[in-house]
Amino acid sequence: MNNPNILGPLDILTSGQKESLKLKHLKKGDILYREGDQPHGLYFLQKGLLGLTMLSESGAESLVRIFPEQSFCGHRSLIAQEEYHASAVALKACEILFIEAQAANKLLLENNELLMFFSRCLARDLKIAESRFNDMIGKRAYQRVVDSIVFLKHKNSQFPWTRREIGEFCGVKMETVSRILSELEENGLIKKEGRSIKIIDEAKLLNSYSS
Amino acid sequence: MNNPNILGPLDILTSGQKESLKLKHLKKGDILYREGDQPHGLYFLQKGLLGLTMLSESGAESLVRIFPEQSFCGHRSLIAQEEYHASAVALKACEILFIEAQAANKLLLENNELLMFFSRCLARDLKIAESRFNDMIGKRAYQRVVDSIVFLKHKNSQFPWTRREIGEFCGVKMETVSRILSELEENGLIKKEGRSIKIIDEAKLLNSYSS
DNA sequence: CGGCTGCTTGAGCTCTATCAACCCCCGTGG
DNA sequence: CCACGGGGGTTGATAGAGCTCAAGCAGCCG
Repeated sequence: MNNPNILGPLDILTSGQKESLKLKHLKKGDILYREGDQPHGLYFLQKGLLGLTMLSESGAESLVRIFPEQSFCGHRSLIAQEEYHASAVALKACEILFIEAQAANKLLLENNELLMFFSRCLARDLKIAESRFNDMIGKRAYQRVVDSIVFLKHKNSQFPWTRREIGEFCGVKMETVSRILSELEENGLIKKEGRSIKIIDEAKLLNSYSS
Repeated sequence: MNNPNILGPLDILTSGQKESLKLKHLKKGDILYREGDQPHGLYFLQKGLLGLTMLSESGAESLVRIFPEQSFCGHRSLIAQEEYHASAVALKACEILFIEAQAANKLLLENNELLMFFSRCLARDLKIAESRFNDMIGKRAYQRVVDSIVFLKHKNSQFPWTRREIGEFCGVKMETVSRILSELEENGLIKKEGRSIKIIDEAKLLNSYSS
């Protein structure tokens, strides 16, 4: 859930006209919406994992936000009345509930509690985004990679995050992520098991950067 | 105004109990609120210029958001019910209207139109923050500096932005900003007048990066 | 088992930070 | 009005973090 303070925003949304609700299935790699599209409506991720990706001029892809299971998606564009500024991609197979834009807007305008729920999501995501920007300036690749593997593990502890995804999330090239992971393993802070990463001691890992 | 779509959010806020309204004056460099503080309430900047700054672990300061004249400030923390994640500093003398937290919250909960106004601000700022993060990954210092001088000029065309501020805004050290500005002047894209920067041709400037 | 995609590691290079010295505005006080 | 002090700005030299290019390896799926 995006926010535990308010119970049942999904209930409020789904209690309306059932004809405006649709169930969607995505395979890994499928695109839910594309950067530049007009907002479709509101999505609720029941099962799976979504990533919000942006392409930069130089062709580098970045992973700007992660949507874990049981969270909403697509609300920023809907509320801002702007086109999507990034694309939503299924990082694994997804099961998604869809509420069409007009119906969603109607509910947001009618139900203040519901709107407050989404406002709070936006406000918290804004803090995260600005903090991540600040980290890009103030932290070296080592610390950003460490922070990211912990953060991403918390978003979905089972998901086998790739080096590329970790890099796209914290602004570091895949090769550099790989080097840093090797260094972390040498120092006994993580364990590579096949391609996946096991964190030995989270607190120790987070405080491991010396220089 | 943060958003032109809805007329008079300030009117709605100020039409209530007058005793919850206060006028504040800040000198250049004064701090309106500090990173870590609990939200005070809602601020409206009538005159002046505010910057939202964050300190990183390494001691580097970054300028994460700019509040131009006639915009609101402090709403993110209030709505998120979180402490301030950054400090608001007066970049020049300011005249600020203050609405105490409890009164502001009451109005937000009662007036859906008002809440929608702030939601929209948050949604748009989230786009900006995430785009800026993406730019940190995909763009070189040259392009970020160019984008920033244009962006900052649009926020306040009269304000004499310093090299340091430009750097803190786009994640580049002051000396590097200075070097890039010299290069831009050599190529006839800007003109330095005393310490201030005059943009000769904005479109040409924005498209000047070759490599 | 073969192939593909993801991962690893090396060598070299480039961008930008860092350190340092100096200069130039601009506001202040005599 | 001028002198002066200090903060902002400029420019150079140097170093190093992380990118790029490249080659080879290892999981994992069909």
